Amino acid sequence: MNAQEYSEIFKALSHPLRLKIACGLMHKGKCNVNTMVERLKVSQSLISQHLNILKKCGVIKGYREGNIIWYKLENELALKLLKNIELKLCDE
Amino acid sequence: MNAQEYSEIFKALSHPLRLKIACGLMHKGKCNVNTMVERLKVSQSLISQHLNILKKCGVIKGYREGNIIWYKLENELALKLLKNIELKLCDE
DNA sequence: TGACAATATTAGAATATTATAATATACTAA
DNA sequence: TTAGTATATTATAATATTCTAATATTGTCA
Repeated sequence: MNAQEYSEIFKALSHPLRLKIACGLMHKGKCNVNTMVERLKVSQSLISQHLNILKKCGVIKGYREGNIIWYKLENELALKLLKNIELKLCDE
Repeated sequence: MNAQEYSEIFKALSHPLRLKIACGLMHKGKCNVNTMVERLKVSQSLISQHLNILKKCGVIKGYREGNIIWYKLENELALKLLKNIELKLCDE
């Protein structure tokens, strides 16, 4: 892994909303889009776009279960980085 | 510390050059601008601008010693995050 | 003081990111 | 098949980031 690749993971987590999403996934294990919309109080489109950014760089993955897609954190480095973030962040 | 504040540290480290600078400082302890220019092979102005970004969000601090300014990593969170980055990164 | 070395600042063009609004797709159940 | 629910995509305007080139500042030493 080189500087470019490492920095992409940092960039993925460098937006407050994406940080909340990732941090939330770390603690809850999995979550669907609508629940994120409710908890984070932003539009569905915005959540979806930020999920896509996290997905493209391999930080999360989505698993469809019928009508719902469960997102999970699927990145070792991201997980290690997020462990340094205080819990309460996820409820803001 | 809230999501906004956390994400600023991630953003500071989300650029390949800044990641190399910060990672280098972690391992070497301190470094001056011209040495970074030589090792990272980018312009002095660019190094200076990126140092300023790292400085503004409290990741590094500069200590003047006569003509030279020594930069040091001065941020606990940044240090913890950088510990997850492989060493070789700093020599690229 | 003047020349030089080390670093910082500024301006500007190119590019990237972000949020909103509107629309599209995928699935389920009746 | 149709309606409804869950999620994704697209277009776009506003804003932010990045790099280059030029210039400015700060400190040292003769």
